[in-house]
Amino acid sequence: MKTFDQYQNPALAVDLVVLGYQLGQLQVLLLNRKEAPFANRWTLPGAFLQFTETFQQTCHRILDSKLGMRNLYLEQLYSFDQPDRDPRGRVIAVAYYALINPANYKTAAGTMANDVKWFPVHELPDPAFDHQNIIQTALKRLQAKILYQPTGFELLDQDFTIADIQELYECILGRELDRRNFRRKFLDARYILPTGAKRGNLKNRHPELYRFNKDLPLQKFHLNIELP
Amino acid sequence: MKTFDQYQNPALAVDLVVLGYQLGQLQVLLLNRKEAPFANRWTLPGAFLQFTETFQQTCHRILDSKLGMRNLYLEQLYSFDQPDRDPRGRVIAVAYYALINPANYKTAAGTMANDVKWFPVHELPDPAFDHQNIIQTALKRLQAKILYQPTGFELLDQDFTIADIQELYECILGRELDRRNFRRKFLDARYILPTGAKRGNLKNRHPELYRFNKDLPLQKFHLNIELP
DNA sequence: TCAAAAGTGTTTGTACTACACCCATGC
DNA sequence: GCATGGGTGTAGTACAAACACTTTTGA
Repeated sequence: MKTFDQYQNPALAVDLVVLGYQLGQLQVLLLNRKEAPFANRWTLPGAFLQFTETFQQTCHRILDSKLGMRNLYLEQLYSFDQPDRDPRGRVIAVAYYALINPANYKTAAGTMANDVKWFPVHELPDPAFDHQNIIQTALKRLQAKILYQPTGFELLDQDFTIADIQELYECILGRELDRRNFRRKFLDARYILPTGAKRGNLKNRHPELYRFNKDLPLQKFHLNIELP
Repeated sequence: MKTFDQYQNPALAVDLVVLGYQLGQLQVLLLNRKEAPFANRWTLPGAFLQFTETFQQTCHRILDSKLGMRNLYLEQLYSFDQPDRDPRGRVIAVAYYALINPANYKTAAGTMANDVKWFPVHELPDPAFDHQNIIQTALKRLQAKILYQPTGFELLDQDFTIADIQELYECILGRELDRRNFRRKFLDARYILPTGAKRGNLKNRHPELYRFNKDLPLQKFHLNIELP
């Protein structure tokens, strides 16, 4: 009896949408591809699934070896199956997305500056394969998720001001929010807790620093915001 | 140069969670498995992805050939990757779920009554493989989706009463809802439209029949319900 | 003392909750 | 007329939206 893996199975790739927040913009990490097809085009970091690996293990292999990143927030996004999505043959892509704070991984984008680069999500350089599509899927997922789950703290420093997190939300949702209502919402829900410290060295009033409330009992949190 | 499909790739199966609403209960369609492993156990309908197929095409092949069903609501659910999920070898499962009205497909469960059977989702017969896990994932997805999207009409007859749809929602969400508030919510949102007809042959007042509003302009619909 | 951003409070509208009552139908 | 479920209305409450003023800081 033949084992399954001797049949003609599609190749299985894991592609990663690494999202980071930097300079007031949401950014995606792309690699400059060296080989054909799509040589010199930008692509999502990815790898073929090894026979005994789980998807998450493949993700960590990619992140660790190519980007020197560990312990990221990872979530399965979607599986992409268009038969012609890779000109080399049939390749199924299982996409994951990761949220990171680029400040913690300066080396990654620094040492390999020509090959690895952050791009603002609204100024992408026409990525190879169907990666544009994958990135857009990730953005929609993040938009939806941020409304009902404590997401996005992975994108910020551990201590942050309310203005910081509001900017992040406005950037992801693509619309402006009322400063005072935003503050009330996050504090009332005990979504964030004051650290007692303040951010100094500013020419105006020093804002309080907050931290994500890790002991938040239940997901009572829900932002009732209409997307534009 | 080797083509990708000559490497050792995991097998890729598509598994389907077919959900139907019947007798006031949400039900899953399972097949009785004939071969080892798990002979005589119940499983989700599934098939291996053929080399040139899309996932959806595989879904339709399964539905049409095994169950005689067409034109269903289909949505990708999740991809399952545990290396030991199939004792025969490495098999990745891409799960989809379908919503159907069993009344339209009586033949499917009728002619093959011993092999194909509906099970209420809360009285499942310990399915084979990791299919219990897949089914639970589908239920959670449906619960989440029904709160913010016009879902679930696939599960009902074209014309239905408000009591019908409320029962469905209560069944899926696992909690009771106020009859009068439910009515108002659905009518105000223009989520459903009156047909003008009424359901007769009842020993009490004849309820009005409604139909899903296919021209619903935007997804303003959102049920703000806490799950139990 | 001025600009700039942080912090605080109030008012209004909307939408969900929790109710009680009447209406149509078959027996 | 009576039981059974369908249809309608209303008061209370919670939360989001809109908006104005005061406070702190560095220059």
